[in-house]
Amino acid sequence: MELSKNFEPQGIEQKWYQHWLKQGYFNSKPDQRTPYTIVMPPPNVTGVLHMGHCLNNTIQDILIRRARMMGYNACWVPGTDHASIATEAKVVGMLRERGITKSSLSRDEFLSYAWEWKEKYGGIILQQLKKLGCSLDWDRTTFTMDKDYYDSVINVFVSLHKKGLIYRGKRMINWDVKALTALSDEEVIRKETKQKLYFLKYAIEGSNEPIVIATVRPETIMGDTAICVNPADERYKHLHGKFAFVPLINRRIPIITDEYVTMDFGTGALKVTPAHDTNDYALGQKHQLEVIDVFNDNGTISEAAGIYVGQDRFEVRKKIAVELEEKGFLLKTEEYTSEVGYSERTDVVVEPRLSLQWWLSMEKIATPALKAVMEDEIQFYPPKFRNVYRHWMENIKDWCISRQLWWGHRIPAWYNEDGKFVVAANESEAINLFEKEHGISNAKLKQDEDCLDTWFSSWLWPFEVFKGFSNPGNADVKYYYPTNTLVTAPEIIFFWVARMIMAGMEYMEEIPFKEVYFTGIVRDKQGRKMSKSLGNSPDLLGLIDQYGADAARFGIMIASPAGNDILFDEAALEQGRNFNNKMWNALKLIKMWEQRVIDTNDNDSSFAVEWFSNRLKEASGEVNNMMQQFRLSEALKSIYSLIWDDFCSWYLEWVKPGFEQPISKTTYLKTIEFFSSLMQLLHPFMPFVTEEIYHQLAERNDDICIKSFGTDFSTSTDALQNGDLLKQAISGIRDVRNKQQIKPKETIKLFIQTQNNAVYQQLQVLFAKQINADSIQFTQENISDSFTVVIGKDTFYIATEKPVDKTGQKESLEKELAYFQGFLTSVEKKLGNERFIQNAKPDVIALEQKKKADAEAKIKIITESIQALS
RNA sequence: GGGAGCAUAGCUCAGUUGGUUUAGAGCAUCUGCCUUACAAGCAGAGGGUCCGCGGUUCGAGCCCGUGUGCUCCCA
Repeated sequence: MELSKNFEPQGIEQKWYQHWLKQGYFNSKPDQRTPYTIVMPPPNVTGVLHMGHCLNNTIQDILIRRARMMGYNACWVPGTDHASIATEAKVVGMLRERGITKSSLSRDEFLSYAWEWKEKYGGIILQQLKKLGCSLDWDRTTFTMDKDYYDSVINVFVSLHKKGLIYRGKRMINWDVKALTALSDEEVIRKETKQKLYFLKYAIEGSNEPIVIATVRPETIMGDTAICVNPADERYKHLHGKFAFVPLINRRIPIITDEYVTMDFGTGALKVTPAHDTNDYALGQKHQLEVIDVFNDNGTISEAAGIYVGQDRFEVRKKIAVELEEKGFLLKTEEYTSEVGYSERTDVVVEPRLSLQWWLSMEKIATPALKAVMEDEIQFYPPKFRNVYRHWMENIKDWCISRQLWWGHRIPAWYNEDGKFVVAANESEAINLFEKEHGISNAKLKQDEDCLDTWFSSWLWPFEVFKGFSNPGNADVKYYYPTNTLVTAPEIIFFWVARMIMAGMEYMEEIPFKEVYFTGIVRDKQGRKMSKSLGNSPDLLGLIDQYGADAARFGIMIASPAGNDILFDEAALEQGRNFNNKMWNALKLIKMWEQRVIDTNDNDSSFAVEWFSNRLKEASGEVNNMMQQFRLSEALKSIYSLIWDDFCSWYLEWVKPGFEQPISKTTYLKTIEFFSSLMQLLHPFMPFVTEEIYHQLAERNDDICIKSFGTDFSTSTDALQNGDLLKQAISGIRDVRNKQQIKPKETIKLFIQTQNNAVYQQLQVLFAKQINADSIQFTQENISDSFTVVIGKDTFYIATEKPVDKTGQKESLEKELAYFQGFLTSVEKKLGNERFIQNAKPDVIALEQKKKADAEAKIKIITESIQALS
């Protein structure tokens, strides 16, 4: 069959992915082999594939494919997350488009819409991962709201409650006034925001002199229950114990003192609003202040405020400022920039709010999880994230786990009409428990309306995908848990990574994974985060169509060291596509030889075969080391250069027969073997093109996808050194040809002056071909009227028909001479330093002496060449 | 305000207990080639005050201090 001009990925990708699935290569069952397990960070069920997923999943696929080829029982588990807030928001939006409001629906009606939506759009992302070539065990696909998984989440809640770690409490939480739910601290994004600082005058009881406070939130003054100053502040000492009046509503509030107040911020006097600020709340508790909540759920002003009731908080901020000014309470305003919290999901300003929520006490379960990372039971790559992790774990706060949503795991708390409650997995258990705990039989109970935080289900992921909680001790969880490597973004180190470690230690009594590889964030060429609003996220599936999945994988991997952000540039995909073509063309070249193989000895190529065989083993060993250290990007670069430079540019050119000339069987078979090994080495990174070439190279009964790697990395130093020498000599002579503008077709005569005849003799034919020499001779003399080039300790004289341009020759040799003289000086300076001789290690001194000898020899040779020229 | 990290070629990055050269790679640039696998290619070349200053050391891109600029996390 005629091969196409360039590699055409589309049909080929489809073909091989189907073949791999059909062969069941990605399916894993426990057996006698060692397992290598990765659980995929479950994307949002309604998500679509973006660059972050592409990076993340390409890395996982590389690791899992490589493990599979190293003889492990590789298992990569896919799945999706129900993503309560994000999905509920999408469903609410979809309903709104159809003219239905959430509030007009019952819980069950809403949930049936949500499930309908999930069935229709859920899991699109998993189909997209197939395009990328991900070798996932699809039979194990899990959803965080599958029946067993759902029950496990509920049972974990019940169990933690029994252990006394889950409690209900009124606390300051982050309130999302749009989604109408509490948020955990991690779901709040802080952004620098330009605001105004308002200086307000509060009248003081029995005085004409007002006290001035500074605030960015004048709309909360109706909730003020004190003014606080620093006890050491001389300006306010006369006011201690006095009272002030809140402007507009004229409420009488005490002036208290606390060291918490910073004297040099604003006026040094702080209005205290316990209902609407976390720090004020703490201050209020300490000084037993009244708490007046002046906001409704949706961010409008409540009855308790007395004025502006029902109007939006930001509208009121503008209006009240005007009113305050008109009535003489506003002294001045200043520009002020500070960080304001926004909801991760709805992007509205988060309102600190006092609310009755469910909490998980973290301190006890965090301790073993911290230890596991600090004692390197779990390794982080790159290790800098250990510090981040430790800092968070040592200052951990209780986790607010309830969300005012319907889509998710419903909190298994049951209340009677008096507000008494029990926590139980289902209603009948709850009724029994109610009798036991509250002495009320056959109680009429109502279940809590709220759901659990999404992360309260995904923290069970590494074991519950193997049903480690719902079916404890089953064969799968015993075999696959703990998993090996978690690949994820540093952004969710607290949300997810830390909590999985806690859940693993608590319920499996074992770490959930041995290593965590943190990827970077994919940014655009200018370093900006990819976002919908900037419109700078490329269409990944479009790119795959255009360049092929292998090229996309190459492009995203070639410049992405662990933990560093990657700047995405489409040019990298072009490079990947070009690489495909390069390999494809090498294949075409070799296929051309197929009809010309003859059974003879070919001494001319044996040098090349020997060299490349060693080079391949050397590079495989290097790649092996880099992979062990998760240096994936560097490993890919090494393989790229091994294939493009060493194999294509050097090896193939060395063994390539002349036009329509035959090739020896040994060389031909060796070349196929080398190419196959290269494809194998590259396969985890670029699975499709490598499988295709592997099968094009020869009739096969196997697939590269599951072919075991060789483990022999031993090399012959001589073969490698001779290869390098030859490469340098060829490059050096080509350089002279280039500079002297000797036409490619023009032949030269080469004279070699060397102590090392034997090496050059064995590769004479090959050498001559590479530099287009019609003769190679050995000499002990200078050859006049020739161009000279010095490689190592050998001198090459290049004779042509052309007159020799001695000045250019001389100049370049003198430049080289100057370099080595400078170098020699620096080495001699070092060796002449007594303290160096005294202090340096003997092998360092020996090395310096060798450098000196080498430089001197080189200088001698170059000097002779220069003399020969004049 | 507290903490972590980064600064090396035009760009993106390597540089592994301080000594393997007067610092490397890919991309980009420049020069010459339509050479019988590949012009999406081949053969070459140029390009750096390793952010500034100070220190430790026989020796610093690497260690310490300090300044500048940037990024991230937490309050």
